[in-house]
Amino acid sequence: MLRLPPLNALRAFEAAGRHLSFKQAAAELCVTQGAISRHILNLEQYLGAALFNRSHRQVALTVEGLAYLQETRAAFLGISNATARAQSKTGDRKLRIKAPPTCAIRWLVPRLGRYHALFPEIAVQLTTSHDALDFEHDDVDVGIHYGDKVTAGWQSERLFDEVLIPVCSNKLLPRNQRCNSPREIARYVLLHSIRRPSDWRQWLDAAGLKGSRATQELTFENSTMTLQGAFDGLGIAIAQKALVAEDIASGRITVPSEIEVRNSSAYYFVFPAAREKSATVRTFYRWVAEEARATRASVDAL
Amino acid sequence: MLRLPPLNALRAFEAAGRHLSFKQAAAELCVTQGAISRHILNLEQYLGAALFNRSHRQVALTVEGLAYLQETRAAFLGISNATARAQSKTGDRKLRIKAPPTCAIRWLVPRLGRYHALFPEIAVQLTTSHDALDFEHDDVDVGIHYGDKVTAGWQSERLFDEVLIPVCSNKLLPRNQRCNSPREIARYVLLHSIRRPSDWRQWLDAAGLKGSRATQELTFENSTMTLQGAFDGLGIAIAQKALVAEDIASGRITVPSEIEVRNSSAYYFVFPAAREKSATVRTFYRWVAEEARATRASVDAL
DNA sequence: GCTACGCTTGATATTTAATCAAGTGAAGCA
DNA sequence: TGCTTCACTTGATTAAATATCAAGCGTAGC
Repeated sequence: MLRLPPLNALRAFEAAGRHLSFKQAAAELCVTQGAISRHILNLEQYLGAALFNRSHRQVALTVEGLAYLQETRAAFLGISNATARAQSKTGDRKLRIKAPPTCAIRWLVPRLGRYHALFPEIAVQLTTSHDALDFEHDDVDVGIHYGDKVTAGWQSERLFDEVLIPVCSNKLLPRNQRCNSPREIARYVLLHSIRRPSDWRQWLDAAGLKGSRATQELTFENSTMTLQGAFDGLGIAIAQKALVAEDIASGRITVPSEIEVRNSSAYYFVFPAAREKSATVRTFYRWVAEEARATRASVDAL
Repeated sequence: MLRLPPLNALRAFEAAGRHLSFKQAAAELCVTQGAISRHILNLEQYLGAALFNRSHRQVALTVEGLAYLQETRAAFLGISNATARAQSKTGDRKLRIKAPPTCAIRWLVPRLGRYHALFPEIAVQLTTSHDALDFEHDDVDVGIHYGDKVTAGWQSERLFDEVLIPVCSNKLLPRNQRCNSPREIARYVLLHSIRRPSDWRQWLDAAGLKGSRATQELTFENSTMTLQGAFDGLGIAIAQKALVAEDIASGRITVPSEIEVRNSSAYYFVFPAAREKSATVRTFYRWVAEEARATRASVDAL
């Protein structure tokens, strides 16, 4: 029978010792710095020995603290490796993602490289489909769901709201130049997607052009192709702001009007609540939530 | 930054894997077996891999479980050793105990050998004194307190109540032979301790001999000497049942009357609440509580 | 002298873990 | 065949451990 110290306190100590800062350790472990302070106090009381010398605005390891840290880290490293091996054997070191095509291509794929760099041991498999997610039958771990509500029994994280804006190539309209009125926009070729036939209608309605029709229209198989058409200068497409935020920011594409339409739909990262505890799912969850936060920030900055 | 599994679940797994029984692991960790079951389920979900094969009334490690257990144990062993070293350096690997003399000599000392065998790395230092405990000034870690209440700010565990019974040598009265009446007892030489002048009075009162005086009396410096006098056949002493339970059970000493006096005093194991988290104190606490439980059981069995 | 910034700490809230008790299923026995 | 027993599971609840919030503290640096 082993006698072990409080293990969560030990993990806090390991992080604090590595950073030599309670604050940074707290950030790493996603808690407040007070929590770290308490953990370490607790461990010190357990040991009956000081681990840190506290001085103004910084902490330093004591001699005992340093020795303890090194031994502790070795042990945690062993646990970490063992855990990785146990997962990779029969465990879930692969992550199957299902997402709507446009969201996948324009948002997820450009970011997945970063994810893979962070977690190279996890094999990602991405499927795109417009069909509703069904974890019972789909053989999929997590998904991106588009809509205004989420099925009960799913864990979900709202990634970004649907905000429709018109976009077009710089060839069509010089960068940063706005059309004077929505009516002017309607005189261009309007690019549609079969999948989303009402987007332009929604935008035109919101722009005060209820019932009006575009002069010329061009319809594509899907939103990706529609956007590509806009990039190529064929006309003005209606796009989801979050999915073109970077193209706008970098100037690759122009927004000819400031009118935006926000509706109740949004993209959600979802997975079955039963898989909540899976390390792979949790890791991806945290990563995707952070990426979405960054995207929302850049959308807001436009 | 290390990614670690739920560490408390891991500890439960280590114990369960070692015992190959959730029930025994639960006993070792002082929790119910349901708690172990949940911990292991949690860990399995985290890993996405089964660690145990559950079959009827027994669990067996899976291949992955066995590998994981071995690596995990190595890491825990490292932590355990590191912790022991950290404690022994500047830490509290010594335990200073203060206890009333009779309790120390007759109860604690005979058991301390067992404690030392269990925890050889802890240096025990025992002081005996009738004075009230004072952790502020005494330079003592834990103590045994005699009385009917405990100072605020102390953590305490009641060891055993004070129950006064007469005892004498087999020479004086053959084993298991009772006196017919308390009055008969009062005709023997009654052995007193200066420290506890009212013990006999209490007992005689309770025996219905209010106001009566003993024929002959002998007074000793302290209870230990008084008891020794009884062992030697000098007369009948009044003793605390818990402190002579083993002598009675083994027949070394005789109880000449069934009349017992129970008062509100008791022996308490105490220590400053602030030291609650010290590993050394906690370990001793658990040990002493268990020993007292055994003593109470043997007292009750008399 | 003032501000800023990490750590500490008391009160409180939240989350996690434990308990309790009922349920399950198979071995062992009548 | 049917009953009992025993170890594990599981849903509901309780208890304990952790985290948060916000105020406090102390000094380096302005």
